[in-house]
Amino acid sequence: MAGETGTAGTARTARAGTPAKGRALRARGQATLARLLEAGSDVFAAKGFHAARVDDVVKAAETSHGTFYLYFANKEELFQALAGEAAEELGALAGSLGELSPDAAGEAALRTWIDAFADLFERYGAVLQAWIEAETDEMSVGILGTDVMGRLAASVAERIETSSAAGLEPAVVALAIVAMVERFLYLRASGQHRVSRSAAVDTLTTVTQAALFGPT
Amino acid sequence: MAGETGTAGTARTARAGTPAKGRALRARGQATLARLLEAGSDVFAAKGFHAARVDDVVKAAETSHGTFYLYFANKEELFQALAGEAAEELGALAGSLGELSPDAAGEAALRTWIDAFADLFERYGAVLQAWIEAETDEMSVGILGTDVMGRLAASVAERIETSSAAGLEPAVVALAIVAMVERFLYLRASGQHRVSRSAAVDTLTTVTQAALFGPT
Amino acid sequence: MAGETGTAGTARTARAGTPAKGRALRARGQATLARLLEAGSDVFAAKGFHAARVDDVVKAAETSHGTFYLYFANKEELFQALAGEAAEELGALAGSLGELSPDAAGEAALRTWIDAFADLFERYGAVLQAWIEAETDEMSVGILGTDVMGRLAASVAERIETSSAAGLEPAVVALAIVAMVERFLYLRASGQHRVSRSAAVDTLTTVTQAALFGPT
Amino acid sequence: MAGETGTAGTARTARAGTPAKGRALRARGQATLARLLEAGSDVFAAKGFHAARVDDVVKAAETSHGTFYLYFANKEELFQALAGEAAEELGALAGSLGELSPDAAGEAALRTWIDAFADLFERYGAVLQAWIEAETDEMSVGILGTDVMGRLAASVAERIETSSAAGLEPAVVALAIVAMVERFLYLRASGQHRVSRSAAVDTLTTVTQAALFGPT
DNA sequence: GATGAATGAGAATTCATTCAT
DNA sequence: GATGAATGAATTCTCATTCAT
Repeated sequence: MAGETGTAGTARTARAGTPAKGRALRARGQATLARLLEAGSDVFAAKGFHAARVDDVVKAAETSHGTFYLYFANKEELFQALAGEAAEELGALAGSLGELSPDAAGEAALRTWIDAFADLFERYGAVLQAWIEAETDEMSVGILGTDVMGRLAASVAERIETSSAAGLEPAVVALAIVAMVERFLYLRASGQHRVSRSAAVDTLTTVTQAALFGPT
Repeated sequence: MAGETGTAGTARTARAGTPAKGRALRARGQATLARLLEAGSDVFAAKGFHAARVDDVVKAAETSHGTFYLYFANKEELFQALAGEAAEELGALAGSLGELSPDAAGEAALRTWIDAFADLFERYGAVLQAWIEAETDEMSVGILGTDVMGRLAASVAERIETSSAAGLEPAVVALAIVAMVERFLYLRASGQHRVSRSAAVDTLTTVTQAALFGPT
Repeated sequence: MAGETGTAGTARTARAGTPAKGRALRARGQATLARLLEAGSDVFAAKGFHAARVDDVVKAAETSHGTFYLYFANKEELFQALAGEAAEELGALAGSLGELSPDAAGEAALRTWIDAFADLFERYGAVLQAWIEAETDEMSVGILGTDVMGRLAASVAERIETSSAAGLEPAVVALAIVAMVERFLYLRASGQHRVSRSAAVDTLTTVTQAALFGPT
Repeated sequence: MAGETGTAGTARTARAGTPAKGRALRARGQATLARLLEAGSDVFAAKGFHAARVDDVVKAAETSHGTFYLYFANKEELFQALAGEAAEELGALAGSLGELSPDAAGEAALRTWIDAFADLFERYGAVLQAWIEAETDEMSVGILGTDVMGRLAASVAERIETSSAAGLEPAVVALAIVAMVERFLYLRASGQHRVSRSAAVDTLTTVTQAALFGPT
């Protein structure tokens, strides 16, 4: 996925990789690590966390098993490296929501945010999907916390505190909104429905705006 | 065990099990089958399809591996049996949505439907999650295959055909709504947020109504 | 080894095995477990702990890898089961030393004890060797404690408290004696010297007796 | 690092290293080789031959895998280099035992020898242990091969030929003595008991003297 | 002389499924 | 109808050794 969607120009920089023992990497190592991250992203996307085989990753990265374990202690660690990248971006996303309001400016701010969300999903959809899958069980997706959605929702909640509808808890409304956006984009990323990106953003924006302030 | 916890009073009847070879079951067999289904539901809920081990199921059902394969040809078949139950209920749910309208009657219909959804989620959320997860990869969950959310969305789409906002595709709007409801209920079911059931239903109803017809 | 040296009639009873999850074993399981313990003993004897392969054990026991892990979580656990047996016997040995004295009765008691020690080495030499090897590193030979020698030495120390030579600490003398006996028997068991069992027992007895009370 | 700890003042001279291909070494090379030998000694001491990883050695020596193989063809060769050092000293020790006799002069000679043994053990105990362990299996430690203890015992045997007690084989008695001394010193070196060096030497001397000639 | 990186054969472990009683 | 036991193919992981700079 990441490799195919130049949408945001983020050539995998490898900064997120945790080279097994914190050694500093030279050019060659950097490249290998980047290839592994790339491959991991692709494979997790295609098969999900559990079904993904280290062997798949290794083949996709055109390297050997031994090399894999030079960079990651195990499959989970590779996953966490990727999830870490995604978590960071998600954090940034949480902070980037502008002022919401019934007027065109408010709607534009909302659309921009949703667009960024869609962007993120295009780059990390792979990982996010797997993350959601992995979330189910014991696997401690670590510090990232179960609560990425929670943080996003909180940031949205702040923005609707004032504007909100009919005596509902802003926090709960925000959660509903975030749930909708996230799930909709997820279903799209996992190929469970085929809506064009622009239609997706349009719909989510309009529906959300309507939910908050009534239809325009 | 879901059946015993009274969450929704549906003692697992075992009617969905496909006893391998179509044997007719006596009381003892019925009970064993029911225990396996229960156990399966619990385990899939806790770990997801891939991470679930036959061994987990067997232990939870307090029976043996040998017995498991007396009732199901393989892990997937157990899953399908469960998904089958859920699918039926889902079908019923899809058909139960009343007339949507901006007035109180419409809102009441919506609320009833969302309430039923919440109900279903309390009983089958586990399986639904696993189902959605499973759809990621090759395992097409057999005949059930076609996307869970899609079917629900379609039924919603029918109801908003007339009412919908600003030149958006009803199908897409419906999908967004369904995504919101499902994900919100999931987050609740999985304990990732603590909103009372009534608050959840209230919020989802109000937000949806607003999304469709503007705030009341 | 154990299997070949019927010297003490201890057909492996399997009581020491820790069937992976503490399940009770039927006849067949008992037999398999016994075979695995037997095989483990042989293989550890022949190759030492580190060089021993689970595959070797499995082949020697004429069973499959899967089966091995049904009974033991890993190689180490098999080893510990065996070491446990040995530790028990070693404990018994510590308690069995009779009254030491310069006369024939004392020497007879000493000889009996050394003979029992040699016996033990013949049955558990395999494990004891591996144990000594394993002792080196991190592997927690667990509760058995590093201090088997210490316990043996203590029991000897008690017996020479009164009889001891020239102002030396009985505890230290005892340790020297135990060190001699153990190491001598170890070298014999590991094939590093070829002294007949009776010559070994004679020599150790005479030397010890002389060390304690002067030559007869 | 043993060389630096001053335990016995023998700064590792690197003369024992077999720089692969027989290259002549300049200062830098000498230093690296010395570090590798030190590290090897430490690691073999801590883990034994089998459990020792080249990686451990390389890390302890603060150098790289590549460098390791510049100096040694493989792990075994490093071990042999170390065993070679020990073997030389062992040879010297074997030759240094004076005349044994029941009188004070004989006891003094014995004490001197045991003291030298303790010395050697302080410097090479690690390697000796690993050597003895290694002899268990196929790896015949190359040319050194033939049993460590055996050689020492032989030299002791020579000295007691005349003096020995009650019709025992001098060779076997000698082996018992050597086994005692070695094992006792090992237990001390490995921290499994805390006897001061002088107490250790005193005890071993007295006990041995008594074993050979009766208590004084 | 040194080193970071790569390799791949070998060993350990898991788990769905089958078998014998 | 039930179950304890066995199986082995598939997977993960390790580590001595080689390579390229």
